[in-house]
Amino acid sequence: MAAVRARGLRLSAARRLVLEALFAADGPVGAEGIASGLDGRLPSSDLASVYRNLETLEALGLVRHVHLGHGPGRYALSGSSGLEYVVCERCGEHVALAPEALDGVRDAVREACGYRARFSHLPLAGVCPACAAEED
Amino acid sequence: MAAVRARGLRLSAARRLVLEALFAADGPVGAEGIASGLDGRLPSSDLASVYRNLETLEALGLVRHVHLGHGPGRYALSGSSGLEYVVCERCGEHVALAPEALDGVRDAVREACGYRARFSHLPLAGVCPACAAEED
DNA sequence: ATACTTGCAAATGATTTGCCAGTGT
DNA sequence: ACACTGGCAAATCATTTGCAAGTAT
Repeated sequence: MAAVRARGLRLSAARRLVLEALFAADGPVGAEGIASGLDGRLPSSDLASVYRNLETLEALGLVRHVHLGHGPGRYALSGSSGLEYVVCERCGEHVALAPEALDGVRDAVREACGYRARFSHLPLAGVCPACAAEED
Repeated sequence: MAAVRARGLRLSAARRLVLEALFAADGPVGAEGIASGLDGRLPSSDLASVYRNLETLEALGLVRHVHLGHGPGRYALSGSSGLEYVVCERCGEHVALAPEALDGVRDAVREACGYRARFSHLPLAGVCPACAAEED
């Protein structure tokens, strides 16, 4: 929250609540989940304000959002983690990995088409081992 | 279109138009683009019917859709190509590649987390060489 | 003939915006 | 004080659904 003040933004109750929800969440959460106070565990707030604050915080680089398949976008603090995601398109489960875990993939991508791959906004999609076993 | 008949579906004008638009397009197109007849080059049709037909054709395995970043989904014939996509999250440009071109990436993904990677629905995201040069 | 399809309108889900009253600094 | 924010309602965008009329087979 010091970071919020440092950039000249006000630390209002609604803003603090967004930050607290993201901090308390165990993974990326939807705006609806934040507005509901993580389903009652925290005071709830207005959905439009949540979206506005997420936008603001994302512009400051404190928050990121990821699209884990269809459905609403999910938001997370970018500060500490910088995590990247992998989703299974069959069962929908996702795993969060430290960027280093995917450096081998990044190298392969660079070799294949020259891009610098990033999996924090659009996750790496595929079929998880469990689903792959069922498919065969 | 033979494939459509083969599965017991009727080949109506609206349905044919969706197929023709996808065939005439040079890449994945949005539903709006199909409904507008690729901006006038073909007769236009009703947006709701376009969505319904895309859904039907996708269920038959004739059509696929890909999410190239924010904005509406894009649809393409799956028949001939089976292409996979790579998008630049900075400039928005995308490239379509034959699956084999990304087999090295698939191997790296399997090694990193056991998943069977697929880039036809959620593209491989990153920063393209041109944007990477500008960033540095 | 009759089920599958369409076209139009209205509903939905996610997100954004307008506006004015409220509040952090 | 004053600009930055919040809350509420209404607007927007992409997509889906209800339903009566139309049509492919």
